Amino acid sequence: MATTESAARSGNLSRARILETAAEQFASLGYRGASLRRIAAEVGISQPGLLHHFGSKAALLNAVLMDRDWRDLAASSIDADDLEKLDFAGLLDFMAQIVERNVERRELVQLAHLTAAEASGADHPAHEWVVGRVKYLRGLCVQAIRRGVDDGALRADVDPEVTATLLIAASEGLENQWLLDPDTDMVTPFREFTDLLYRSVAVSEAR
Amino acid sequence: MATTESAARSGNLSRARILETAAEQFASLGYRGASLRRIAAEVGISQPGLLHHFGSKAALLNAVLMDRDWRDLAASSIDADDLEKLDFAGLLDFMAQIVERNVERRELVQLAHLTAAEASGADHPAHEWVVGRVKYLRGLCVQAIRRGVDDGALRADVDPEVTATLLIAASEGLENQWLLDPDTDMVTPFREFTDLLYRSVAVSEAR
DNA sequence: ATTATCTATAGATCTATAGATAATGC
DNA sequence: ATTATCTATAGATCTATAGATAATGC
Repeated sequence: MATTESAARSGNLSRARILETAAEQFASLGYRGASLRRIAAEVGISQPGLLHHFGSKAALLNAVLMDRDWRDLAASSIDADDLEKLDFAGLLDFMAQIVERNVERRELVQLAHLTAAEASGADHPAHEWVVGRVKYLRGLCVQAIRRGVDDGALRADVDPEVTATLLIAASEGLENQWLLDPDTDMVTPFREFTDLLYRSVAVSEAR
Repeated sequence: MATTESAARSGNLSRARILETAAEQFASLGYRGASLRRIAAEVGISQPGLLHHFGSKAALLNAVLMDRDWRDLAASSIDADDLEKLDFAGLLDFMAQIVERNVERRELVQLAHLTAAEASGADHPAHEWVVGRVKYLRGLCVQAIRRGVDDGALRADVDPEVTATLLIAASEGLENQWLLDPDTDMVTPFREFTDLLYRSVAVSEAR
């Protein structure tokens, strides 16, 4: 990008402010409920001015989602390569970390859940994102569990697919309830769950 | 309702067709994304014709939700009074029944989840419905678990709130994944979960 | 030449209301 | 009198495009 200096700077500033405001609006109203006009107004530019930076409403949503992914990754204490190599206890810790971190990230969680609910149909602009996201997480879980079974660290009759589905379900279902009632404690139940799961699935004694 | 005969009949027919079509539209597009015009067109009446039966879009959504609740209750094999008296094993069976039945009710589940995600803010017309629904379910769970603890059927260190939250989380989280990928098996993981939970929480041997 | 803006506007929508028309049953 | 409809329409929106203007840096 061989762009000019302060025009570019101003552009990046606008982009950042647009992404922030759009994230808020998409999180609370959804893709279909949010309006480019309102977002632009809140940022303080005209609506065509907004579209200069992001070519369409769909492109803006995808930019917001990618921006949030990026931040999410940056906030994680484990880097992406190591995620592929977690053992079962490490996976449970990783998931618990996400849940704990999400307590401070209501908007992000609301955005993810509302987008997921909205985008289950193939026509929604974030369908790919939503499906790809859960597939990735599921892959991580299945891999780690399968490795555990092969290792002999986990019981031989454990079904990696079933256990992965359940693990993801617990974390997302807790978020569901917490989104509806911010007083819901999701950390304690999740810890309870991972302990339960670990005890029932690991071959030897407590970790 | 001292209404006239066949005008009423035709009215009820329209009402039923509107509720059906509206349920489809709200389920796939959400409250904000759905349009009265489109719903009316699909039913084959004019949009003001639709508003003659339901005074506003918000009223229509609430009518749809109540209609679905009604059908849901009618499909349950347990009646409402008995729900208040379930023991822990009965509660787990009841929840499992819901999950199993929901496999055949994609639209209903999608409607509930999208509405819940959309209506977490207090301004949404279905906010009350969504909050009331989860509170009711939560109440049932907490009650049954607390009774078990008091009975001595469940371990004394079981926290009814935490366990209830987790139980609801598992069922809703499984639905989340199944909505995104209809091939996801939610029944097996849920059974796995209830078994797990039962073993860890009950005082004596297997049920 | 590039970038960030703006105004104006096309072309579709939306919801809700006003007011008319037809049919039925008291 | 009641009910179910309709047409017409007010009054707001929406997204996206066309085309102008200003500023900066090659």
